[in-house]
Amino acid sequence: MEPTKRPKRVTITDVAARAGVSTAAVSKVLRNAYGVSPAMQERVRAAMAELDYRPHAAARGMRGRTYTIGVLLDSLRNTFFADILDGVQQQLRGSDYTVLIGAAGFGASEQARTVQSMVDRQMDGLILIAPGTSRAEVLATAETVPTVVIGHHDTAAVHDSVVDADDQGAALVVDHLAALGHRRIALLAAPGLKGSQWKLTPEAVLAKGYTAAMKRHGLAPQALAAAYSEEGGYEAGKRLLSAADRPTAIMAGADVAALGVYRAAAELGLGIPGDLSLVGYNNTAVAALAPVQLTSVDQAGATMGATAARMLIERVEGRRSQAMQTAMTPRLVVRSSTAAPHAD
Amino acid sequence: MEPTKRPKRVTITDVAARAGVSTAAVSKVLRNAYGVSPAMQERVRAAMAELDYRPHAAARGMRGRTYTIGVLLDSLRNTFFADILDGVQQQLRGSDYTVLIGAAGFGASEQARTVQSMVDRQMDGLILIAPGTSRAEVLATAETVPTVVIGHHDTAAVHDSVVDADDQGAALVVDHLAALGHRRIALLAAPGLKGSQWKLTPEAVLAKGYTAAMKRHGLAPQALAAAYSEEGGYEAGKRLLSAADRPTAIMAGADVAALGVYRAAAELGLGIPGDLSLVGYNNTAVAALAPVQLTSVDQAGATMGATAARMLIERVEGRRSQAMQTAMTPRLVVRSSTAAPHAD
DNA sequence: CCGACTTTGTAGAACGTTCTCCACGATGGG
DNA sequence: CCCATCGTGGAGAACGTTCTACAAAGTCGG
Repeated sequence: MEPTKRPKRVTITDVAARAGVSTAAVSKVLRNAYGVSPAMQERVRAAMAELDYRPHAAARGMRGRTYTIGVLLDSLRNTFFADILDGVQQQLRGSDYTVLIGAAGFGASEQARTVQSMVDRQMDGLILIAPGTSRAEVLATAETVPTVVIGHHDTAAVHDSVVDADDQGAALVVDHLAALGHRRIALLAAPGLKGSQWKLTPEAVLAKGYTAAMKRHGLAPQALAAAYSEEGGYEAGKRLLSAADRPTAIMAGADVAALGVYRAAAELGLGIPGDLSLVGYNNTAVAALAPVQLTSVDQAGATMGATAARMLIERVEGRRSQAMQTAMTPRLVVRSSTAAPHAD
Repeated sequence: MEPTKRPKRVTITDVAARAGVSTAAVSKVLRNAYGVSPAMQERVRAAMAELDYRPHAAARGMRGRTYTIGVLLDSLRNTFFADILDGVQQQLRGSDYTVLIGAAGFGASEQARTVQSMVDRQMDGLILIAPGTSRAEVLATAETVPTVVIGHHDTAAVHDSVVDADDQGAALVVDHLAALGHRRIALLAAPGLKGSQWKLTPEAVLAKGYTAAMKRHGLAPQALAAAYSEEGGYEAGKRLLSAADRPTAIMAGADVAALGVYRAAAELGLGIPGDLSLVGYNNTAVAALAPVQLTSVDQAGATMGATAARMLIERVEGRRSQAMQTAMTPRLVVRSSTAAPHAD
């Protein structure tokens, strides 16, 4: 009749028939629930193996879990997220959970739509990496699904958080540059998310730490907004470096932005580190590349990811109900993009 | 407040009640199926808006589609995939489909598990980027779910393909280097996937094109296997450059591997492009960075992604049943990592 | 006006799980 | 022995959709 389009799936019913038990029994084995004798256990497992049975996650989602963890991020281009994700995957390896990633772009509404998609797909837990969605929306989501927020320092009773001590990171950089003899040290940080209600975004905390450290050294802070992209760094760098008394050192809140500054400096004929010391943030793989050699701040992305995953699973499996925050200590990685400034 | 944990969802039943119609009617409106009067259409839409209704994708999956497209890739670290994904997202913007990404790592079995996860989650279509899974498994999957394979040149009646003309890409590079006067031009390409049954992986086609071009120029080909990672490029580069008559130019099958070669050259005191010309592949964002300036081959990743998405949706929505292949023409982007070799 | 269509809307059966009850037999204390 | 308890397994109702039938109400040509 029909050209047999799609081969039909093996279902729990098939397994039950094969093992000569009820579907309820198979379900119990599947979830290793209480009330199953070892004998039946084994028979069912054998039947599942013979038929190459795999539970239909979509169907599971109708009643219980889908064994899916969603990770929201803005862009795949920031390889720091790859570090985080490695940690997540590693932590979840061997478990039954699958990680699916939504790359939503930088728009708040697109991110919100992506998060909703994940909720609609009945994901068991969400990891939101520095979400641009409004705080209210994140809180509403967290009310529905276990959620871990990475990046933002704002805490909430309803979701867990994993952050890096960005203020300490900024201090490390300022101390390093000040020790080299720099006095005009500028900061490029992402512009705030307007109206998003997040008070303590990574960039805000970074800026706070930077300002405090500068004051501690008796130096005048100079901060400029720059999108965390090559282009953003380039534009801000161009402005800073064309000014009358240009800084002798620039720290950027992301490696990729620092590399934009690099291009601006190159165009203006400024050598690095001769005429300008440059520091990035995140210590992504690019920073370590032979031709790049960018001094940066390591955030142990993999550890952050692993921690987030562990915390999330605790929540998903109901082993913890209190919210929790984890902070990582950053570490300065000095490479050859920083040096003492010219003698004035 | 009540201590009730999870607020219940708005379902199709709620909408039906609000609009004073049957759930079947609401479903029809949702799928804009045949047999709905404009009046009812409007009433239902109003009710959906009032209640802020969103269809439950997991439930949809039980019967029909989930409006989800899965993208399989090995690692987020290769930013070429970000280009592809941008294209996919852009093509699907405004549609009802959500894109979810599985980063499965390089292992064949892990990739297979990830693909199965996607099938189990009842995704409507899959885009597999240079899958390491065996060909047989991919064919089996494509039998069940509409699938587009990106990268591998092997065609099949059961899935669509989007490829880059890698042989042409290799020729572009060899021609460029030969024109500069190079005669010892080595190729670093990924090792084949053993036992995977793919005959025409991107790297195999690249190697073929390279060999043909070298012969055309009367030059002796010299190919070496190298994983497409910084480390892989470094190791292969070290070996090549320490040998007696080291090549004066190296082309790598991926930018990231070329950057590994860069490190090897730096360690051996070889300048680029003075002592060694270096060419990458994919023209990822790193290649264009100010301190990098790597000559590379552009593959129009975004276009590949957009094309793959368009082809996939045609299949998903049943507008096409014949398999289809699309090939892109690569373009050489010359930067400052290539120059004439030293006069011998 | 009458039958034959067409259009619009509904009832209700899937889909593949989970999970709450419930039944049944075996055990054991009194 | 009787009755409560326990351990094991099964029946069957959800879960939120889709979609096939089918009923009811027009519409229209003759």
